[in-house]
Amino acid sequence: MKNRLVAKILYEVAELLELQGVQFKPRAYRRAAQAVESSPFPVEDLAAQGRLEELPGVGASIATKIEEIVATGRLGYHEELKEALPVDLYALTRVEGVGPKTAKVLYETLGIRTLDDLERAAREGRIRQVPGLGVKTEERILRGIAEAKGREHRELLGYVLPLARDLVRKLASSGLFQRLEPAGSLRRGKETVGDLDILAVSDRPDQAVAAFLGLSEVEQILAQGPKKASVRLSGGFQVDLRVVPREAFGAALQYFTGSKEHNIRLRERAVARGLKLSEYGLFTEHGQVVAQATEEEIYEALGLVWVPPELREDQGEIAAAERRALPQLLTLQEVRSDLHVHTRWSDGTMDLGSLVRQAERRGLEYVAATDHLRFAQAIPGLSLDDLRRQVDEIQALKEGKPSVQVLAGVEANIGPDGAVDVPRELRLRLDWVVAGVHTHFRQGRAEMTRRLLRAVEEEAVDALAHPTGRLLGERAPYEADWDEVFRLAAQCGTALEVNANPQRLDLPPELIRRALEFGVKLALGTDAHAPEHLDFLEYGVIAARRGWAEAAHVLNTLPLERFLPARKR
DNA sequence: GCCGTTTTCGGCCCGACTGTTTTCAGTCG
Repeated sequence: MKNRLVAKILYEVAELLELQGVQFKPRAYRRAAQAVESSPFPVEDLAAQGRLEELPGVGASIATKIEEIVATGRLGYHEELKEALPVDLYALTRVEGVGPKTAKVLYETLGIRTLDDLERAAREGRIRQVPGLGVKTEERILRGIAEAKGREHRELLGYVLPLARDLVRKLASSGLFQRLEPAGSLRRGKETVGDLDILAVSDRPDQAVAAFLGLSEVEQILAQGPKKASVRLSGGFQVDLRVVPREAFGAALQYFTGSKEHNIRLRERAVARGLKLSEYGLFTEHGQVVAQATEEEIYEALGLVWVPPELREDQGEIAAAERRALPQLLTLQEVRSDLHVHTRWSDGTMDLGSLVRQAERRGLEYVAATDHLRFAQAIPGLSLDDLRRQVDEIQALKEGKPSVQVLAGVEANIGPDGAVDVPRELRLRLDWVVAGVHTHFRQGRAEMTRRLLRAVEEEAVDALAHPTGRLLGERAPYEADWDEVFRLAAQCGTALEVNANPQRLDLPPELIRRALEFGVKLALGTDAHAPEHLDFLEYGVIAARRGWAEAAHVLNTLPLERFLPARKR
């Protein structure tokens, strides 16, 4: 997968062009870079298939350049541009406060080419001597470097969402707020969140900000003013509170929810209609308010239906909103079961009785016990005999007409060659079989694809568990030809799991959307190992929503009597 | 360089903050 490399070079071309004062091209290159970066498909595949121009913002010229990078790892045009400014612009401009113009001045006056050069110059007090820069800038650069080094520090949705709810609850209890709403990437349901933006309306802004700064979780106050305060919590996570005018709350919520790309499209749309959109509202060119109180009004005034935050990524949602063809996104209430749960029979903490109670408490109608076999010495798991005994126990449980039905299931392991470790005769006795890759992650793309295809095709393998194997912040997804996997899965009726564990969220949303295009069915499961993990279902729903999923795409929105015949067999 | 309910040519997103300035460029979100 060369997407990162291509994106990096295109970004740098954008910066270099910007430096030369070239108009508009930087934006074009940046947009193309973003498209490449966020595409789930390897650029080398798109190049081989002649489909590069399907990426938004990529035209004939940039497509040719991408092909060159894919083929040679370099771009002649990029290198020509670099001769004028032979510095590591990509790294330098990632430092907060350093943009292309500053980087150029630093190179011309101090010969700074790399991040190390920059750090040395800042430490030695040479930056303050550059005309136009000063002591403050030098300090900011030093802080920025420290920051850049420890960056990529994003927290999991599963950490930030409960945190945000807790903070909002505490602030609300002060009685100082009329409204409190988390915005930003959290509201969009991104799998990881860099910082938290909370929007507020208060008729006593000073006291409201003071209440925020006084929260017990606050470790350090980074900035404070009448409208905005920033803090770092113990644990290092940054939270901003913005007090916004009541009458413009909708405009502020829209603006601060983003994404940046989605908002740019909206503002372009406003301009096309002779209007102007900002965080204060939608205005005529004479400054008259067209819409500002609610998001719905703003979208409507732009000829769109309201777009759910999870879709606001500039991935076609605006065109769909214009045609009034947005999906009816899945909701948590529509999900009737959890299709991936571990019990004491393997490495979980729940016995079947407590699993039933936990599921009932959450309003589920059925739940699948999917323990795994003892495939690795280190991990507790079932023997085949254990599994047969568990099936018997679940059968006995079913006869007692429990409030929540338990499905006899298993999480089978997919071996390096694609063979599944639970024999076919036993799988056929089970209600629900998920199969996943747990070892040999580093196979090449072709081998991994063959392996997954074989498992997908197996009889009585109902779903592919955590299909890409990614662990957010720890392990990249393994590579496979997902189009091939989805095509076969749709054909065989094998579902793809949306594993709701916040560290996995796998399938990832981009691939969920792709899978749905092939007609693949989804199966939500939490991979719970303890009672509280059943709450993860909400994260799976959010991921599915980001993948444009509707209830009809998800097997476990069906009542049990319709779910059973909807399985592969 | 890209793209199309304003267009195959002529457009291309907005506001605030910061630091270093005597009036604004650069950067950020």
